[in-house]
Amino acid sequence: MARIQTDKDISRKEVIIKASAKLFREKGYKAASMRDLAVKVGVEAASLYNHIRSKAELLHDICFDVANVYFEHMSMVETMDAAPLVKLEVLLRFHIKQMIENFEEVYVSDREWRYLAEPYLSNYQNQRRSYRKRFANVIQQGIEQGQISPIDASTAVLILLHAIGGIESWQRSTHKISGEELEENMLTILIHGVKK
Amino acid sequence: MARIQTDKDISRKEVIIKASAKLFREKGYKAASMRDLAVKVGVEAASLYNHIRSKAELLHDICFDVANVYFEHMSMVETMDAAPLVKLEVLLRFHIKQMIENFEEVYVSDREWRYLAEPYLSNYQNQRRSYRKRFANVIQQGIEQGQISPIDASTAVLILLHAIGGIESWQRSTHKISGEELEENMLTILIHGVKK
DNA sequence: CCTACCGATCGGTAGG
DNA sequence: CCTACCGATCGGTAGG
Repeated sequence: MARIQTDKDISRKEVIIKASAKLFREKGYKAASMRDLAVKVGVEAASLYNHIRSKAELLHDICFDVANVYFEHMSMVETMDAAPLVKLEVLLRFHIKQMIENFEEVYVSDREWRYLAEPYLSNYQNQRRSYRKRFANVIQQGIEQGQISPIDASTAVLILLHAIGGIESWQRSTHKISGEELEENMLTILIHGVKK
Repeated sequence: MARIQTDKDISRKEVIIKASAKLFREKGYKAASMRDLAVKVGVEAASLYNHIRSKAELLHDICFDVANVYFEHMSMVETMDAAPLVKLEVLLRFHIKQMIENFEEVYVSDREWRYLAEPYLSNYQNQRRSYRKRFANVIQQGIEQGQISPIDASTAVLILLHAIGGIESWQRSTHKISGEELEENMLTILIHGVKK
């Protein structure tokens, strides 16, 4: 039966996507079943399909929504009139903040994207590569301007982005230090590791 | 039918474990099927069960073998007659080397351990916590001796261990720089990030 | 080590 | 939004 997409559908869909992000984070995409999700949302499994097309669509929406947020932020940073080292700090603070405030979605987009179906998988991988290239360019400019140590920029990107993934362990722990403290500690360690 | 465990069984089992590590890394534990594994090993799925007890056992063996290697190394480092900063460097070089030389197993133990069944899951989590505590102690000693910046030691551990996970992206890429270069680059970035 | 097969669970659909 | 259900696939076993 054809359905008109109403406002209520949209908000209901958003609730389902949000719940799926939490579920995929907790159990992993493959191990999470639509019946698990239905319990979380409070309906029967079959009812979910009045709002979404498939399980794959949920993962797709999570991953590309997150990717878009990072891409837009990167474009903003690139047009900033600031030194590369400042830009790097802005990028790192943004990553840390996203990982703290938007944990479920960021975590899923980071660890479960490999279960995307083609052609989205290739698309996502390309976006990922492109983002890292632009991130490395900022570092490379910092090296050329003598603000950053002469390291391999690509390696630095790998280290920095993965290091931020460490927030996952903090999120799951008893939060012995606050988010602000965490951010400052991480920045101190990471920035002073690349600053000359 | 009862079977005597012969040398041939053991080596056959090791082949299966090795193949499963590669498979679990490529597809993820849940998405990898025993039929996938059988194809890799070159037998029918049912035949695998003459050598192993279950899929869960494979993951268990991979995770705990890796954990034991790290634990033994940590014990060795703790008895070293060296400055904390030197110990930290030894620990980091070991992690980097393991990630390069023993990639499939280390990656699986790092990313797929959550699919362990109880009571092994709790056991593994405890070992993990214990290892990180001992790692943090080395950093804390370095702080107290004035060799390492006054950062939160637990946060530093999270960053360092996760940063090394970045080697995964290097492993899957076209290896633009060598393993030695990667190791030196990572160490430069990480150590200089915690060195006062 | 293989053939044959089982019960459980999966994502998803039909129809109301 | 629910009941009822489907075909596919899963981990694993029996028996030879």
